[in-house]
Amino acid sequence: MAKTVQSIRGMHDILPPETAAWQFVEGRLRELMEAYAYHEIRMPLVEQTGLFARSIGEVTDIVEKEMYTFEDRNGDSLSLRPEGTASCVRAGVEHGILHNQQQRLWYMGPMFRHERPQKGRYRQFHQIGVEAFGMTGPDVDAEIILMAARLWQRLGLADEVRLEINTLGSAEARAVYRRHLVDYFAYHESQLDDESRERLHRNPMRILDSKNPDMQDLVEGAPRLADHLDTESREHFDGLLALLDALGVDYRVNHRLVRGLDYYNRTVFEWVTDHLGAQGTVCAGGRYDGLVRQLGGRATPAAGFAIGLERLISLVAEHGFDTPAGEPHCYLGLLGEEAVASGHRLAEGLRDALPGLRLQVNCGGGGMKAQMKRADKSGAEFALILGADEVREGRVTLKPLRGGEQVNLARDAVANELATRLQLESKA
RNA sequence: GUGGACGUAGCUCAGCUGGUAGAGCUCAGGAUUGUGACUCCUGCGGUCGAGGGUUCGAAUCCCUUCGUCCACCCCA
Repeated sequence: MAKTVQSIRGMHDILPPETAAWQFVEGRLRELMEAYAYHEIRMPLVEQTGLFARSIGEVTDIVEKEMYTFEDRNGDSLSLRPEGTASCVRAGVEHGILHNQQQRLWYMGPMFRHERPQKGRYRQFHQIGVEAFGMTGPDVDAEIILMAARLWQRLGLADEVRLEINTLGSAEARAVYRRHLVDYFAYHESQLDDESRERLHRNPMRILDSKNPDMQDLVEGAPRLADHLDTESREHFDGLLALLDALGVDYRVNHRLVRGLDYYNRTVFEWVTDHLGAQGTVCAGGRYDGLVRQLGGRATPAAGFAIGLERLISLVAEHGFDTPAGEPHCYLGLLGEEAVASGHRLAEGLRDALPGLRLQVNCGGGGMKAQMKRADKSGAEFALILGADEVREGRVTLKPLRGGEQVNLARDAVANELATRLQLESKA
C-alpha cells in the first residue's frame, strides 16, 4: 500500500454507482440545450496562458494563483483551462462563427483550478457552460435564466435554489464608480481589515463581498454601483427585471453581487443554495459584451453562464429526483461448459430482438448458488438459467428475483416474455 | 496560501494511561447434486498513510511529510 500511486490532490475518480448519476444529469442537460436550440462546441483543455490572463483578468485570484501553468517543449506558456468562456470566445473568433451573426453555444467538460480542495470545490471539476453571442438586449439574458430555471424544475431542485441578480453597468460607468469607492474606503481606511486594505487599489469592488462582521456597517454605507449606472445599463437591467416578472421568475436583486471575473458587464447573476456548505453557488453567469472584441474579434455582445456539475449532482443526490442506477434487467446464468457458447448465442439473439434490454451474462463459471448470488447482487429483476438440461431441451428457465414464480420457457419465447414483463420495445 | 479534525483489512470502524491487531460488511467454500435475498460454519485478507525519533517494547508518545474532510480566502 505504501508504494501505490494516488490520484492528484483535488482530482477525483468517479466510480460506477456515481457515474450513473452523472450520466443521468448530463443527459438532462443535453436535452435542455436542445430544447433551447443551443449547439455544442468542444474546445481543447489547454490554451496559451495569455488567453486567460487577458480575459479573466491579470489581478484575479484565478490567474494569479490558481492556474495550472507549464511550459511547452518549445517554450510557450500553456495553461489548463480554469473556465470555459475564454476558450469558447477564442474558438468562435478563430473560426469566424461569431462574426456578424448570432450563435448559441454550449460545452461541457473538466476545468482546472489549483485551490485548496473543499466541499463542492475540486482542482479538477466539471462545468457545463452556455454562451449566447450577437444579441444586445435583455431578452437573451432572460432566456439563459429561463434555461437554468427549467433545469432546476426538471431535476426537482426548484425549491432548493434561488436567483440573485445585479447589474455592473458599463465598463465606463464602473470605472467612475470604482473611483468613488476607492475614495470612500480610503477615507475610512482605518476601519478596513487587512484583506480589504490589500484589495483597496487592486480590486476594490471585492471589498463589498467581505463577510467580516466588523465591516458590515462600513460596507453598507459605501457608494452603490446602482447609483452610478449609465442610462443604457439601467434600462437594460430594468428591461430584464420586467421580463423576469412577466415570465414568473423569482429573483432577488443583490447590489453586492460582484462576479470575480473581469470580463462581466451589465447583468450578473447567481443561483445559490443553502445545501452545499460554504460553496453555495451552483450556477453563475452574466453578460460580457466587451470580451469578443478584447480577444481580437469584432465587437459582439454576449451573455452566458456556467454550472458546476459536482455541485449540481450532489444537490440532485440529496434534494432532487432519484437518478436511475443502471442495473441490468436480466442476469443470464450458465451452468456447465456446454452452456457457455449456447448461452452467449441466446444473449446475442435477445440483444438483437430487444435493443433496450440490459442483459448481463455470467462469466467466470461458478455453481448455481454462486451465479444466483451474482444475479441478485447485480440488481437484475430476472435471472435466466441455462444449464445442460435446458440446452438439451431447447428451453430456458426464467426466475423473477424480486417476487413471483419461476417458469420454464421455450428458447425462442424468451424475447417476447422479457419484452412483456419489462415493457420493452421489441424489434421482432 | 492559512486554520481545525482525521488516516488501522477492499469498505465502515473498535483498539484504555505504550506490552506486539480485532469486529461487522464484502469475497470464496460448505451446511443444501441446479436456485439468490434470511440463518449457521470455515477460509482469504494488515509492512496500523509514509519517513524519522523516544523506549526493553510504538497502531498508541514526539517530529516531519503525503493525503482526506471541513472552514477561511476565492469560486462552479
